[in-house]
Amino acid sequence: MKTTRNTAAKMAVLEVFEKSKTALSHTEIHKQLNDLCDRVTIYRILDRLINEDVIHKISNLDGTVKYAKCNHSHQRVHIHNHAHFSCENCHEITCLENVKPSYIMPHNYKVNEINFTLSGLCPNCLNSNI
Amino acid sequence: MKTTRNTAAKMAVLEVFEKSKTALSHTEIHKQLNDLCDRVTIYRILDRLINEDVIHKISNLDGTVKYAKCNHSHQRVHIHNHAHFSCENCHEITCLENVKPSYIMPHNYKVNEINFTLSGLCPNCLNSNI
DNA sequence: AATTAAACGCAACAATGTTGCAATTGATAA
DNA sequence: TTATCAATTGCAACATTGTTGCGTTTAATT
Ligand SMILES: [Mn+2]
Ligand SMILES: [Mn+2]
Ligand SMILES: [Zn+2]
Ligand SMILES: [Zn+2]
Repeated sequence: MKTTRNTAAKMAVLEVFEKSKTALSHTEIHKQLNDLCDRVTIYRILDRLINEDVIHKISNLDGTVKYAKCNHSHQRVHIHNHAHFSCENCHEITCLENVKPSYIMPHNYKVNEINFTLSGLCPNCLNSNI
Repeated sequence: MKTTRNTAAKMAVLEVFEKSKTALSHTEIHKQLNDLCDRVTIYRILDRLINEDVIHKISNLDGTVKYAKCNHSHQRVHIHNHAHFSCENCHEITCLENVKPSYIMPHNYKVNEINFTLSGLCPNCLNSNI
């Protein structure tokens, strides 16, 4: 039984997530932490937070990877079955907690995880009418 | 109006796609071509084929990127709204042309593209019961 | 305060993708 | 068929992202 520690770096990363309304990439987190810790440490913290079900990973069509806080009430086992929206203009990625895809799978597959990402224009960029 | 050319390398890449039942990564394609062309060339061919709507790109949760042939009857504009399945065991990625998610979006978003990837165990790996 | 496994920093590495530029080549028209 | 020329390629160089090994530091428990 591995115990997990609340280190300074981990707390700082969590605070960055708290402050952010959108999902964050490793690089964005690193910049915000302003050399509080090594970039390798951030990768390791993100891994741990994912295992602890505190954040989830979002993989985007353009290849970028971001992370966002889970805001279910900390149930242990859960699937992140909500959609994510990736704006092609401002490149912000937001969780759409209320958008959940329904679909019918062939019966001979076992689904463990789903990744549903939509891209296009977010409300902000849609208004400012490029 | 840019014209597009059917070069030897492009034809070879297309043939690799024809032969494959599953989606392919850049690296897998490069290996199958056996140094017929430079790896940069393959990236550029893939870009062109995507623009021509001949193949589509699949971005997986684990960060890997694969490509698969489009098998709609070459309509010009279309959305790849079918699901993709990524096996956690054999790492094969297949298009599930018949699985299309239905979902309800808030009205203030403009959706241009969707990426719906499921992961778990494919029929093969589910049977051989690891 | 001593203990000790978890976490860290650092350096080195691997994988993936991009860019600039000179050389080559497919498609078209003469 | 041959000349033309933009599309395509190869190559080298670079950027970004993520991983690994290992010696050192540190959070949490006794
Ligand atoms: Mn989310
Ligand atoms: Mn597909
Ligand atoms: Zn936007
Ligand atoms: Zn499988």
